[in-house]
Amino acid sequence: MMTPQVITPQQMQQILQQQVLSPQQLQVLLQQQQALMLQQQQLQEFYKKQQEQLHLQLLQQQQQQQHAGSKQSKEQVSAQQLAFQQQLLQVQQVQQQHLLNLQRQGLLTIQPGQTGLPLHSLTQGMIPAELQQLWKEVTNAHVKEEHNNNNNSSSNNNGHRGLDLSSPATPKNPLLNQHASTNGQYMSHKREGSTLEEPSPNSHPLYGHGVCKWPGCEAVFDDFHSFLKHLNNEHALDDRSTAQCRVQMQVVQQLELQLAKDKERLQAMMTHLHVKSTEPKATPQPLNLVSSVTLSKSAHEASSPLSLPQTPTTPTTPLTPLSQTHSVITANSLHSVAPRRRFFSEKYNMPISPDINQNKDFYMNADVRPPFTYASLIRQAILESPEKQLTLNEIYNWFTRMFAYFRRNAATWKGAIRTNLSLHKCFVRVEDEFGSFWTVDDEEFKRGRHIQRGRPRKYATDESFDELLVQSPALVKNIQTSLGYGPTLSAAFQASMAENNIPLYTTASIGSPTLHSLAHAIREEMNGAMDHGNSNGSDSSPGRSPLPAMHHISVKEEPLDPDDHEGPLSLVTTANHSPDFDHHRDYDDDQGHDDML
DNA sequence: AACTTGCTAAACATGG
DNA sequence: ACCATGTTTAGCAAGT
Repeated sequence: MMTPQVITPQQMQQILQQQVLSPQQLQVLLQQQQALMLQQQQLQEFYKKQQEQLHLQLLQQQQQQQHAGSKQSKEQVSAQQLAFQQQLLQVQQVQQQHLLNLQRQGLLTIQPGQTGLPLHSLTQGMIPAELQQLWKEVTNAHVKEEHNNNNNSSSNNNGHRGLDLSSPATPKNPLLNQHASTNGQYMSHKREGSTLEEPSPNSHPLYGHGVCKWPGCEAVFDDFHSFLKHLNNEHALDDRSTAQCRVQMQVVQQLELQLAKDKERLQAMMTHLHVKSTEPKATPQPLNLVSSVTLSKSAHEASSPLSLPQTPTTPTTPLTPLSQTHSVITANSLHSVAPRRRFFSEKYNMPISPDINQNKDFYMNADVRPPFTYASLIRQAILESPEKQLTLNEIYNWFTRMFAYFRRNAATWKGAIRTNLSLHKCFVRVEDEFGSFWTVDDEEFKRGRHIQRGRPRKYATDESFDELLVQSPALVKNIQTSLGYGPTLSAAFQASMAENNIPLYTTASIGSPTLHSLAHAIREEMNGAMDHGNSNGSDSSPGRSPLPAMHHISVKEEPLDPDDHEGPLSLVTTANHSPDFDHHRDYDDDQGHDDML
């Protein structure tokens, strides 16, 4: 009732699952974030009180029992008390983590003057009709701008462009900028609406201590205006910002879920211990913010070390408004929903690295499913490794190390990893004398294709010969490097092989006659395989070593389908496959080609 | 509605 | 026989 625009978990989920947020949704999100801020403060205070109260009650209980002379139960109570305190601690940690995260992401700045604000005044001021209109305009500008980008430079470096905040990818669109100045400047627009949420004309939630607090930015500015300029230029409404926003949403939501879980547990414990809960259940009492002193103090402390390189660790105690969602969210909803949901980063696979890194700490500690596909994560794991290669077990370990979520249900996600490794073209297994490891073909990863089995799909494209090669994934999917190459070399070779599937053009292969001849051998082998017809059902046995003398490149199977591209593969095609052509033709182009044939 | 994609489970093979 | 590793298939859900 007092937070009419708080969206339900389902709605949230829906939004989260969408690939791109609409500006309206973003707006709602922003509003919600603001509301969160306040409610967090309130709830934090409440928790503090509650904690003290619980302590008192527990002490009383203990004393009573002591009076009764029951020594056993005294021990019991102590243990219970301990567990209870731990639980409280846990809840607090979740809260702290939440606030920390928000602050690190630059999405939460608790201004001392804000703490006492009534919620509605803030939220009301956020949604004037004109703002809606502005959003629309911004959206239009955004669409145009996006269009332009797609037309020219999207193919260049796009793999790392995505969220590379350090790169000055300035959208030079006057129209956009013009409107963007309203985009980031919601506060100046609603000046007459409410003065409260705008303590000073030169403040912005994303601006603190001369630093831009946009996630991962931390650019320093002398004055507020240059910051605003920066904000509008660098963090305008574009794909990147949207993606970051989505991640942040996810983070917030999962934290909320986590907190809900812990609160539930706490409630159960309290019930069990016969402690009367003072927690507001259905109707959360707007707590008076007597304690805003503490809070603003901690907030102040927290915001100052923002210039620290990575993760400010100042603990503060946020809370999320669970009151509205409480009834819907159950303890298991987090895990029952998550596995089925679609990971939204899959569309642009590559920008996950910055996202992962930004939220590393979070995912390491919070039992939250990372919003990335298995393929993305596996790739990340492999690419993070010094040699760009990992054994299966090392991949497992990376998952468990990096994500608290993957410390459970091992059978499930391990199986998923194996399936993904097998299924994705981009993952290439390499064998050496010590065993086998996996590498990533990043180009193929960007293509995002699966190995085709059974009825091949339509994409025997003209895109290149490599497509044909990889139509029979095994041709490059399994390579034995039992020759003298070190793992690095073999990985480099592997990568180059996989990169175009034709090693002629990769830097690794150029100037490497050995690899060159190796590639040649592969092609010969391929033709041989073609001559034998397709795999005739029975998969080829691994023992069959097709390149005996040469380099132990084993082709495990040839799901090459005659339907797809009959006729022997001409290596002339290979020659036509120029590196320029291949140069990061990404999605749009790719799909275009795919649809062609 | 058809197709694609990602996740999951399961069956199966292989090698240690 | 058991386990780890891989491969393959099928079914489901969700997105295009």
